[in-house]
Amino acid sequence: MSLPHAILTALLERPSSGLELTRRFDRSIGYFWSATHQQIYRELGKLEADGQIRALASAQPTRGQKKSYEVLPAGRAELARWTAAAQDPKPHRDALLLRLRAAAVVGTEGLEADLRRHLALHRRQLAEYEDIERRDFPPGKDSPEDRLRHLVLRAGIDLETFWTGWLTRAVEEVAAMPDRSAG
Amino acid sequence: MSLPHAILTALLERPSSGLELTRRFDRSIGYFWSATHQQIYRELGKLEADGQIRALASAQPTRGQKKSYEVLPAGRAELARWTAAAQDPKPHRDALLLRLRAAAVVGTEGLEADLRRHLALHRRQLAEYEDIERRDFPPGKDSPEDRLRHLVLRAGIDLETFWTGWLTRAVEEVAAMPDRSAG
DNA sequence: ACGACCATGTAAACAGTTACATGATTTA
DNA sequence: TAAATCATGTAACTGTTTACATGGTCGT
Repeated sequence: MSLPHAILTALLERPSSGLELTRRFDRSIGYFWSATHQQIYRELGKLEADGQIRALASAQPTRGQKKSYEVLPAGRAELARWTAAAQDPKPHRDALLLRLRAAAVVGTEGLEADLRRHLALHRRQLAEYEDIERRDFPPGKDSPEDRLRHLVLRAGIDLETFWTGWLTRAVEEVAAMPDRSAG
Repeated sequence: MSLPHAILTALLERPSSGLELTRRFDRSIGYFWSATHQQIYRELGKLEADGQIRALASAQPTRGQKKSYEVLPAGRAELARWTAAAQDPKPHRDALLLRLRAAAVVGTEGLEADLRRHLALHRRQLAEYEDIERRDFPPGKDSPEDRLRHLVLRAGIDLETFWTGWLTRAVEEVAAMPDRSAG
């Protein structure tokens, strides 16, 4: 139940059309809450019907026309409520860890190549986060809003740092193993 | 599409009934691939219909009777295929990071208490992982299977270590902030 | 006028969650 | 013999993904 709140947050940061939101969910906010354009359009419809957002005056309602939304007071209130509410962490699902555990019983054949590929992806993501940090959070800027957003970015950087380190060790271990296909 | 593979892995580690699998998905394998008993029973039915697993001879098919399953060669082959196949990482969804980003626009009121609660949960999980490490991976044991499973556990330990550290900083920052409810 | 792309949308399939139902076994 | 718990299951719902459809705009 967090997609509407991700959208409300994005719209409060800047009123946007569906496609603009889609673009922002491919970077920025999408780094920790991804969504496709189909999810976004569906949810925008619900939020508008619910009185939490509205289309900006300039927007045409016809198909193929850009339509921008802004958050109404009811939407802001709902987001504040949700942000403050206690929530249990969702259980994890990590296919790569599962595959390593599977490899312990069926063998590691073919695994190393994909571990290397994941390592490269995480390195790239880490580099991108570090670019964003240099660009958006130079030393000195520290309004409360910036401190919070920087904290979120630090989580991303530290997580990618962990994954690159862990995958490096994993590749070494798997490479050093006898290459059987049964356990 | 990983639940069947999680189940195949668990069944290869040890043939089990639905309830036993459910228990193991509450610890062990469930730490990185959670599943409820409804998912498990549904999937066991599919895997059996598909010829990847079968009920052990001793098992009665009546309701309320324990029924254990073992993996057939077709199931092992499918698991090996899946383990070796290239897979893109799934996009992340982390509600807590989203809430911090939301707090940057609607204020941090009420957030600190839940951050502290999450910190406590992660500390507990970290302690549990460390217990498992002491119990199951004493220095010296290092068959290939153990090394892989230990690697998976290390990922869990390092991730929880990251979260406890990050949440500690987050609590400090949020506590130090002026407690407004708009941004 | 045609192709490429922009922008919004529909539909169906798939995965995961929540609520409830049912029979069997154990324990007070 | 009643209540609690074990064990398996059904059904309905919510959320996510994938494939496709439709109209508008821009460049050639």
